[in-house]
Amino acid sequence: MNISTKTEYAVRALTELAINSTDKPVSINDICKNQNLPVKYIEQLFRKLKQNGLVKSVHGAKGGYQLALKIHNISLKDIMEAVDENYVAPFCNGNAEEHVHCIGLPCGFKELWDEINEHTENYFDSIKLDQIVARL
Amino acid sequence: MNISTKTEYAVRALTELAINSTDKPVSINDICKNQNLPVKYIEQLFRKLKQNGLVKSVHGAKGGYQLALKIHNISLKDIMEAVDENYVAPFCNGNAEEHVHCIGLPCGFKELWDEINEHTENYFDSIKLDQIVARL
DNA sequence: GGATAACATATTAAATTAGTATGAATTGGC
DNA sequence: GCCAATTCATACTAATTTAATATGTTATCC
Repeated sequence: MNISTKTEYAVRALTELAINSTDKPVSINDICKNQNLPVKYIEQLFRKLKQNGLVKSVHGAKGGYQLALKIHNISLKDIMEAVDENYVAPFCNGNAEEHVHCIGLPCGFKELWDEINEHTENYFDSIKLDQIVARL
Repeated sequence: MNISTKTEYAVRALTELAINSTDKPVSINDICKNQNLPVKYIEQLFRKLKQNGLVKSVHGAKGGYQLALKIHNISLKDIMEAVDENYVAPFCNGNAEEHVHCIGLPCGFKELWDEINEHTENYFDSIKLDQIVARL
């Protein structure tokens, strides 16, 4: 149970966008200089962030990225889901055929995993980018 | 961010101990038969659980494992910490020398990671084995 | 047209995961 | 005392994941 490097990097990088929230896009290069992050790796993360609608991009020279949403509408959960796909693990959906160790039906642990998933999702969704930025 | 197979297995296995909570120890073999788990892997997990004081063991024939604590005194956090060492990730302790990407001191993100760690620790510590068993 | 920067895909080295293999030490029952 | 059952201990392994790097293409500004 831990927060991945991907999530950490994405938070750091998006924070840069939030801080430089003028109308001009910020390039990956600038982001990585400020946060000391590997450029090519961050490029990959930003493509995922874009696919998930968290950022928008401007091509070509003087191009770069901008937040696609207001900073109070981007949660840590959003970021984790974007870069880290399936960030919580509901091992068992109650269906023995899809989970080797569940011999009987229904699986008695499903309720537990579901509850954990719901709790952690809600928690990470409650942490918004503006709060993160505010505490820097 | 997910719950590991180790934790899942440990929960399932400890649940078996909790259910068969007579004075007789339960063997790894029986546990694994009931929960359909890999014997040798569970052996390893139980050694860790023992090192962490969650279970006690009886050597030799008719031996096996028993819970070392009352089931309301064993939390999901205890289990995770035992089998999954460092189950939360405080990437940055505020010290740049120990975290490559923190250029400046103090690291502005430390507070965030600390808060997440504390929250998730408290949450998993609030889930006790008796509650898990009760809902099976 | 050249520099800048996003976009895309392939590769890679190291670490982690989820086991398996082998064997030693300990105990209960016959 | 021996045998089976069982914990205990360590080493190995195959597959996956992680955290990148490498190479190149496409789009845009000046």
